[in-house]
Amino acid sequence: MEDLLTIGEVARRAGLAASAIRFYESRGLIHAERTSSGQRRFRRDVLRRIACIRIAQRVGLSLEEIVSALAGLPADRAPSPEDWRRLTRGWGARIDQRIALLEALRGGLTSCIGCGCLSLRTCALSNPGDVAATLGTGPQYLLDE
Amino acid sequence: MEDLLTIGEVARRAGLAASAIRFYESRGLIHAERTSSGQRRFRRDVLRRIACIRIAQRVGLSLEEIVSALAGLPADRAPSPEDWRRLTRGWGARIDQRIALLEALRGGLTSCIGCGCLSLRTCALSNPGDVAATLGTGPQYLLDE
DNA sequence: GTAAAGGTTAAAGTAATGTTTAAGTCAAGG
DNA sequence: CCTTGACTTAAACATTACTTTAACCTTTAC
Repeated sequence: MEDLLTIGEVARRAGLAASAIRFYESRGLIHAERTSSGQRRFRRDVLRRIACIRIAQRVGLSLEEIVSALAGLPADRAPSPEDWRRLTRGWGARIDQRIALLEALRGGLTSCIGCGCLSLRTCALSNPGDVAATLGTGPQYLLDE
Repeated sequence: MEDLLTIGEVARRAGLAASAIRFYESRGLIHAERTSSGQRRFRRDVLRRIACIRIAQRVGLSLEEIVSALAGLPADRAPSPEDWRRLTRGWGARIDQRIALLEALRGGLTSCIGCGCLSLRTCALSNPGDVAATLGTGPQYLLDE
């Protein structure tokens, strides 16, 4: 057994389908060498890279964004801890941002639940004539990103 | 001007494209009456319904789930505050859940960032031989939902 | 009464993230 | 040798949430 992993091994160890691994390779997220007969062989550090990809997805990055992020890693050598660290720098802030958005949503929901109005700029209970129409942009305040 | 809105008015007031309004109608999320010539006319409370749909999306519900949720609203009369309130009950918990997931992710990230290991079951720095392989399920602990 | 703005439909297209299928190749065990 | 399991590819399909297109009809303003 070489130091290189087959796609099946990678799939099992990463908890993904082999098709996903191929897909990631096709999108440039991971790299594979080939045997003389054309089979993929992955270096061990691909596992960490995949773990990293899955986490990045949960952070909210698209695969395309992840490609760019991973571009900062060295292609030739296995990434060092510092490489990984640099990569994930900023992800915390991104998570915090998403949490903040959800908390704002939650707050709006809670404050509106008392009257059942759900997000109209001015509570509809106190705004039966739909005055918001004259305000321009409509019932959006809880919807803005 | 009737008490009913055209699709253009609804679109402008809801901040959506007319195509989205049509799409929502086709999926049973909203209802429209028709003029004798076949044009859609919407009751005013469709605006609140749409606001509600957009919020539900941000809560993380799929349109299909939203259809079921909205099924609890009366079809004949404009929903009462209590109707809306009943509808959104449970959404807060759902948001809290998502926040909790993100916070767990954030925590894992922070605790792992010190060594740059990123989610390997046992930090790879202290696990150079990839011992996790022998543990069965692979580098998943930060990835579980 | 005519032009512009706005409405109608069905069907196809888009984007993201993969999975499935079909048809075939390769390596190991009996 | 031959079967079995794992691998290969390109292309099609799946899902969600819409948008775009094409061809056509209605309403509104002048």
